[in-house]
Amino acid sequence: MTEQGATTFQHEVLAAVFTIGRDLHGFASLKVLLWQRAQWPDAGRWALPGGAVRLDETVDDSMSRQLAEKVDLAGVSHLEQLGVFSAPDRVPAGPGRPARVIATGFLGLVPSGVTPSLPEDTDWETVDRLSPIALDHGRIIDRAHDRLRAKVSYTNLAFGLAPAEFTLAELAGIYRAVLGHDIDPSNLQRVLGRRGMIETVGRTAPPGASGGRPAALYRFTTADLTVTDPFAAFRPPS
Amino acid sequence: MTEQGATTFQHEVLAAVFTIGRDLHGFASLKVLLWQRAQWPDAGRWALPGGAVRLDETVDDSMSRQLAEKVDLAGVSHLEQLGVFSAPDRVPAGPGRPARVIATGFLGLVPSGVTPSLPEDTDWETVDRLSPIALDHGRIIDRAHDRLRAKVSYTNLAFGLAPAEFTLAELAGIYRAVLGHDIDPSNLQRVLGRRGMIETVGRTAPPGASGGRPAALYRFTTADLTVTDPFAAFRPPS
DNA sequence: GTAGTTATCGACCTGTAGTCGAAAACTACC
DNA sequence: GGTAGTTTTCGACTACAGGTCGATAACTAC
Repeated sequence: MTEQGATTFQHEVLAAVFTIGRDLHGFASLKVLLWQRAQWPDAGRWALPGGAVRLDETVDDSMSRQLAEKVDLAGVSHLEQLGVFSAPDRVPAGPGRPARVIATGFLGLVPSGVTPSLPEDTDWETVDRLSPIALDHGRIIDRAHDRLRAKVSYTNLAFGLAPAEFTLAELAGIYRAVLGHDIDPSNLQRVLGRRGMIETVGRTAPPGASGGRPAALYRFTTADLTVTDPFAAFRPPS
Repeated sequence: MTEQGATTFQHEVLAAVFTIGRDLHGFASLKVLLWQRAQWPDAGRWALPGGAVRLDETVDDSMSRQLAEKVDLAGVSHLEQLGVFSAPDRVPAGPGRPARVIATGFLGLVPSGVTPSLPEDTDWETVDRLSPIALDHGRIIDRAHDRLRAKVSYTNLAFGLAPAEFTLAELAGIYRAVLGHDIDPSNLQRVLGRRGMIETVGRTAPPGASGGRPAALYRFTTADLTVTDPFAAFRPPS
């Protein structure tokens, strides 16, 4: 247990921030916030927002601070750590660059409809069809997408992607965009309703152009993103 | 996006390694690997094994390397990242110590029965009754325990705590030690059996001193810890 | 052989979720 | 106003996973 000399690392934070946008056909589609690198390495490629951690802040505080430079922070409804990415060669050494940078990856969510103004180099890109991603940021996006898929099905994390009020069809579209397969709105209502996650507002959405019965508006019951996981197996005896 | 001067941090890894031991009454009990600090700060308190990350290794490699100094690494059946602990004051600055140390916390598992020889200052301590823990290591233990409890109920992670062959009563004891409440061995068999997680060996354990039918021996089917999560809701349509 | 002990299996019940079709509530057109 | 078309909503039905409990099996000790 001899005290080492000061082997130190630069530490950066990187967030894969998702939101729900529209694809060419108007269907809900999962998007991720990216900016286009201007400098070496990987100039021209899409990269995740983030940056170096300062001396007086936690990695979580740092992530919030750096995201605020890209999007309105009030629009970010959820932010959680994903893991540490620390391959020695994940960022190539170069002039004015430290030899090693350790990164803490985050998963972020922005509700559908909250499309804040973005800087010039920044945009929402469709997750399904991403051009090559800078450095190891593609790995972080994949891990974030995996985490999102998993949690959406057993927590109320979809709250982070849904607008304040929504119809069941809209919510089913969000689930479809995240999970990659169709969701029956009828089943969604019963499942989330019984879990106590959603409740009706009492009003209906304006009817669509193609007619049809106007849809009731719903909201999520919990304002905060307290994760309520209803694992079935091995509960305490009653 | 101006390139900062080199703000760097020491980075350490810390593992909460659990195993199954026996309590005073012979019941299965969850233990965590700790060593007693000799120096400031928090001299005399129990602390998690770990240490500084070197320049040429990932945090995961570093964790494995540092654990090998405490226990036989072959005995560690599972090791996964928990999260980053980065409060600016989590490690007090002092003579010969950097002002800030960022830590990556890990959850580790050692199977019951594999009790390798330990260094003088190191021992397995009962998780339920821990004396005050050094620095923020108590937080890491709590987070690791939470993660373990959650994953044990919807994955095959108990494999990491169980011996190669076991009876259902033994396995139920492991689950009870982890979850903190009784588990019906009968139900455990049906649930894990249907999930394809366990299978019978074909032999029986030697009967106990107090008589009774000899118990069949089981093993986990998957040698590796591939996590198979059978979340029920929102599956793809068939 | 009989009592005591432990393990195993099956029956039964409950709760959750997928599927599907009927009814409700609207628009558009004649 | 009536009819066809569209979309939502609700309920019935089914399948399946898991908790509970009692009966039976397989042993030891006397």
